[in-house]
Amino acid sequence: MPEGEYEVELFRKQGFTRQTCAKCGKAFWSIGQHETCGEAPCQEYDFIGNPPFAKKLTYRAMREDFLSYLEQNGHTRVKRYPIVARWRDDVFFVQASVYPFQPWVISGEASPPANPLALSQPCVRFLDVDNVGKTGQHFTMFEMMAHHAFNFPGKFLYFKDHTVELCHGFLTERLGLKPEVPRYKESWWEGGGNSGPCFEVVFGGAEAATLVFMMNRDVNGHRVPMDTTVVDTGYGLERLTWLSQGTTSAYEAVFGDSLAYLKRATGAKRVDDRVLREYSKVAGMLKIESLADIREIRRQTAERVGISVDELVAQISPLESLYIVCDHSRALIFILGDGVVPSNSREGYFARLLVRRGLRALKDLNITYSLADTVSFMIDQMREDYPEFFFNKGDILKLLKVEETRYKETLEKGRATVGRIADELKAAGTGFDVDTLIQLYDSHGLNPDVVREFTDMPVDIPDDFYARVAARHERPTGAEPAKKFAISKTLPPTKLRVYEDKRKRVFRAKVLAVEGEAVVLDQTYFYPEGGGQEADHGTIADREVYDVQKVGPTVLHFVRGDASALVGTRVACAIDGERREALMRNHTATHIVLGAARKALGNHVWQAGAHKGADMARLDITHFDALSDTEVAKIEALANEEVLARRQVRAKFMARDVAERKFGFRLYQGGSVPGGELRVVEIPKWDVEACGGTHVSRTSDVSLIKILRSTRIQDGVVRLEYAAGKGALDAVRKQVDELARVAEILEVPLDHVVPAAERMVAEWKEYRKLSQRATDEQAAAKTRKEIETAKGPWPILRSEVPQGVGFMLSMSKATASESRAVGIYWAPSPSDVKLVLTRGAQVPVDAAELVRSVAPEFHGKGGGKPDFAQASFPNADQARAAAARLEELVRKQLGIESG
RNA sequence: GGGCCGGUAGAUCAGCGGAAGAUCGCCUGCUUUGCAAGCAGGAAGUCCUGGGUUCAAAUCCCAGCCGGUCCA
Repeated sequence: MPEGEYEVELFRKQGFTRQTCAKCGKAFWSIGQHETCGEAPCQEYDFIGNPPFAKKLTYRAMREDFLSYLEQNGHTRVKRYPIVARWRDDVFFVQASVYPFQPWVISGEASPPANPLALSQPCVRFLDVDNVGKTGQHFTMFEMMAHHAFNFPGKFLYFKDHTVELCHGFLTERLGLKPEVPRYKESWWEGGGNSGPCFEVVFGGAEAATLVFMMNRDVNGHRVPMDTTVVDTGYGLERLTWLSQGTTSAYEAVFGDSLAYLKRATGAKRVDDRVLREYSKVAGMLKIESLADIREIRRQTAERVGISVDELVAQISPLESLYIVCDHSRALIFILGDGVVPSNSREGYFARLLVRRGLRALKDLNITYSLADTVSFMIDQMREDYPEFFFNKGDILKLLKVEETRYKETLEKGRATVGRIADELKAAGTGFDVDTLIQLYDSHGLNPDVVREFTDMPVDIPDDFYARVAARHERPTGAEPAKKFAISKTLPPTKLRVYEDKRKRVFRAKVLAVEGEAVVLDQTYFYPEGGGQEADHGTIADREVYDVQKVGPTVLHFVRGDASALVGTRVACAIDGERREALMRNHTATHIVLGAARKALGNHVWQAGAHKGADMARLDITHFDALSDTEVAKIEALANEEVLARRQVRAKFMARDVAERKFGFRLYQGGSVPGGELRVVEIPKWDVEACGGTHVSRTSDVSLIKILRSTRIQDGVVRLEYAAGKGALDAVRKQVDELARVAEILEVPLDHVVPAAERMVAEWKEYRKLSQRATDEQAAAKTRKEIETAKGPWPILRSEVPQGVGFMLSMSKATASESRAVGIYWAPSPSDVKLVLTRGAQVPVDAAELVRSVAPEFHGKGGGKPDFAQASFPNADQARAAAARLEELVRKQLGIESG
């Protein structure tokens, strides 16, 4: 980069000089003269106990100071965006203040809500989750304050010069930082396919802000200038608050009240500030990537303070747990409050992770508060800034409590599992090896620390434990799924007129191209599959249309047979009206059901997927448990009330920013929607969604919604299947018919089906039991009698058992219970004839060996245990002969003459 | 979305090719004037479902359903 790239107006005007860090050699600008760039590890934190600002500000005051300063300087204050990035499908969470504007605003397709704008955007990052609480400065959730300017072509606002001026002004005029203190480090930023120069704003040893000037776009590895350049700043609210207060750690500055609340319950001993101060300083100097790094911080801190590492750990570890509880609780408020249901997949997993880590930290503190208590306290504290969480507190706490209970159950099961495994290992004379620990963690969610708690056996945990777990998951990635349609040439675009007139069923159009079975028209009223709604069917020039797909700007109508003759002609097109109306009813029903589910279950209900067919539709919603019959019934009842209320269903196109402002982010139910314009489908006071589907005009047009089934398709997601209109009637009809058939089979009137079925199953079980008992008793009696009549020291019984295999097995059991008896029985089975050779405990004969050797002579096969062997033969003659042969051999082995 | 683990008595689980077991709980009796007590006896199972392999499947294979867990 040329040097001039970074020389902004302010630097020239106020006499900044470009200097070079004596340690890292990086270039920076400052009014004052500095030896280093001012950032760790080139310089240690020097603000702890010695804040560089003229005033101490609370977290709230710092945010307000920043936003009001920018408001006074021509920026519009903008409400925060949700922390869950539902308008994007490439990330789960917002990780920086610019995320809300990617990609649609930055690409120039959508307008920003204001320009320039200022906001304080809640963000969450999980990369450093292991360091939270341990380094004095890492958070999973934080607020990134920012001012953004979007310089659209022909509408330039400001770029480098004014950005630096604003930053410097805020720091010096508002916060009272001495002008010679901050250093503006030259740097380069890249991310999300964009890049540009940036300044890192450094003082006190820490980086407080980053000023990015987004100006390039990556196109096939080449850097090309963007049409819209973007000022992307980021001021760490937590960091600035910490700098302003100069406390021993960022947590003390940010979580003051919550920490006090928790400390009351712990009675934790006060830790020497000097220890904490040095700890934060050392931590600030090091790059922390593994457990070993944490150990290094502790070693160095202990050395500085002059105490042993053990002593240090004993002092600070309760505090670390407190910090973790605070951080994770706050992150959970945002994640759960913005509608993430904890689960084992996708974004839900991060919520689960935080709950479990938070609970573990709480457990280490040994206090009676639950995570829900802490969260509840914090929500109250945050009420002024985040009233939405206060009003949604019940739902947030419910999610938390469910998750807490789940974890307790997992742990209880884990305790038993560890106990069992420990017993086995003890018996085998070995200890917990790494493979066992990995297995316990990976499959049962028990990390090695927990295992150690559950057993008194030694548990060695290698430093790279989690890396080894990760290695277990490494697999070659599968092939990309094949594209649905291979288009050999670029096809002409189609004018899609579905939205202009949803009643249109017959129209004429010109055939522009035909490729295989796909017909391209100049215009169409056919609805192409999309938004979970199936495509319209119908005819084009009397050829059956069985599918319609949109590929880019082109709509492909798939017809049966060769349509190539149609190219260039005008054709008559007709849409299957009945199917279309069924699809419209089911689609509107989907919106109604979603609203009903949210009402019945809570605000955490979001659409996780949907499919609308002609006969039925299904909707996947986020929820923490399977639905009870009562809950399903409630959703169905609410949905049908809405149907009966004859509410209007409005659909209109709106600018993205206007729609977001008017309806909020509930719009994005079906996932991300591309482009700057959204089609918004609204059922007033019930449901609003960005949706491209076809809908009926009034809720009453769906006529009836019947929920057919609900299944929990994965942790945190419930699938509802239902039908509307005629489909609902058909479904109900089918159920009634089936019930009638059941009644017929049971030979009872329709209203007696339930008790009759109950009685029949109960009786069947009873009969089965009685019959088994009777068989056993009869067989035993018969066997006893035969043994009595049999002569000799080794009574040998040999007989065909016409009663069948079951009876034969009962006899065998009875025979084997006589210690000197031998039984040879055969009985017919449906496919062949089974034979059993069994004996009492004292008979010195190997039944299995005998059967194995004899059976093949008679076209049979078999085997078994020494005291019980089975075989089967093609027919009774073979079995009889085999039995005779077996008796002969048994007599021989027992030394008895053949009788 | 992917990996791993699992589904057997009311609960927790063992068995892992030769007709189904343990512990707790439950019932009955005895013992003991009582509390998560002792002894004896008993009831309780479509071994998740469906296919396959095998003379023989709870057990092995395949598919599905259900649950748990780790990772993205």
